[in-house]
This record gives sequence, C-alpha cells and structure tokens, in this order.
Amino acid sequence: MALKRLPARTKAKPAKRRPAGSGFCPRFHRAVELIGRRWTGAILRALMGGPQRFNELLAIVPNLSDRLLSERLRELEAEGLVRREVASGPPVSVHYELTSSGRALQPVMDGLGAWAERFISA
Amino acid sequence: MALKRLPARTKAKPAKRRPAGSGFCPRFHRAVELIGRRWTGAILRALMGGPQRFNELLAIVPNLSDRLLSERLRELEAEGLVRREVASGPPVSVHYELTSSGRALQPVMDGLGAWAERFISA
DNA sequence: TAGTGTACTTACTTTTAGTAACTAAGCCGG
DNA sequence: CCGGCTTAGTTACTAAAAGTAAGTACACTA
Repeated sequence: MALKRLPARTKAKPAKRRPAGSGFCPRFHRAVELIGRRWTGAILRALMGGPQRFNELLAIVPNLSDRLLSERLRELEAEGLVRREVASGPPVSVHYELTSSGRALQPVMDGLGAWAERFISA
Repeated sequence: MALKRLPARTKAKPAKRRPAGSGFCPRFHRAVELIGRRWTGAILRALMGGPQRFNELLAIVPNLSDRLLSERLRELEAEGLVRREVASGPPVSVHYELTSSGRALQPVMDGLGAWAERFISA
C-alpha cells in the first residue's frame, strides 16, 4: 500500500543551505510519521512480546477499532516491520509478528517508554 | 490545551488478565501519540540543534505550514517539552527551545534516526 | 440449522490536517 | 507620514484521516 500521506508536493522549495545540525532527514521523518500514526506505537509494542492474533491485538490495545487495526497492520506489513502468517489448521487463525526490522525498534521503544515514565503526566 | 485526543471512553472493557510482556502502557501511549503527531518529530528534531525561531522552523521542515507549526508548538509547550521565549528587543522575535524533558528525548530520537537509516527505504 | 468466533470490509460521520488569505506590530525608505 | 517589508501568528474553508456501525465469508459447535 505504501503510506498515502506525505504527498511530496511536486514543487520542492529552493531550500537554501542550512547550518547543519538542524538538518531535516527524510528517512527519520518517514519513520516518525509511520510509527507515530495513531495506534501504531501501541500495536508495535504489543507485538514486542511475541506474535499475536488479530483479536488479541484488539484486546491488548484499548479503544482500538478493528478497522484501524487492519489498516495499521497492512501499513506495517508494507513497510516490512510486520509479517502476517495464516495458520491453516482448521481453526483458521492469523497471527502477526515482527520482522527483524520491527524487532530492531525494541530499544527505541523501550527508551521512549522510559522517557514517558519520567516525563509524561497522568 | 492538553491533547484533545484520547477521549478515554467511559466504559472500560473487562480486560481479562494478559500474559505480561504484551502490556499496554498509558504513558507510553500518550508519549508515542504526542511525538508521533504529524510533524512533531521533525519539529523536535529541528530543536535538538538549539533554539530556533518560528520562521526558522518553517524553513527547516519542508512542507510544514505555519498553522500546523503554531498548533504543534502549543501542544509541545503544554506538555512541557518546549519553552517559548519572546525577545522584546525592537526586532520582536520569538524563539522556541527544548526544556530538559525535551532534551531527554534526544537519545530516543537518535536511536530512531539510526533505525530509520538502516530500515526505512527511500 | 441456528448461532458463535475469527478476521476482516464497506458505508457513513466526525475530527484533524492542509491551503489561502488575512491581522497586527515594528521597522525602513522616501 | 505613507506604503511596503518582515515576523509571528490567526481565521475561514476544504481535503484527508480517524472513528463508528453494520455487514461479509468461512469454519466450527450445539
């Protein structure tokens, strides 16, 4: 699917050279807008504990709707962070698990979690 | 202002005990939905290099509009990550800088940046 | 065969983002 | 002192996501 956002308006600005250090990094931007999409962080974190099925994810993340879960999972799959596996044994169940790229996010997520514990209220 | 999102629907689910590790952490969730809001990551990263003025931020982050910058900065101020300072010397200029809580995000952002370099395409 | 559970999709409403135009205050040249 | 320029926004309106509800398809289960 590839993120529908980031329309990359055809007309790129002149973009006068900036004094380095305050740079804008497109990959970083893509990353933060991908994992920052609504619910995506929570979904990823739920998957850090191991593979989960669709309805398990719904149960873990409060207020997340099936429609959005479906949408987010397809985005994450498209970016290669998550793999979808269908177990065909009679009780047809689908589970989702992190790929190596997804697992590589764990320290970042943990760091953010630690930051949140210290600095986010309520 | 405090994030308008996260309405916290009054009816909390029964929430049967889950096998720990796949837990949902409200602070983490708040954090990821705050810094994950559109443009917020890029704004924060631009501020990591030191204080910036309103129009400097606009110049650093491509395609960011003044309206959204204004909105995001007020949210970040409300969460205590950013401080707004008005320099009253005749050329009235305003600059924004990270608070200690904002600066504490630097390792997380750097980690995410490093991850993005390795795993995000294009 | 009627009902339950899983894993979704479709249709519709509300909220958020994006665009454009405008405001206000201070300075600068003529 | 009049008009134009810059900085730092705000307001009004449109487009794109998110949220909500209901429906689908398949297998199983009573």
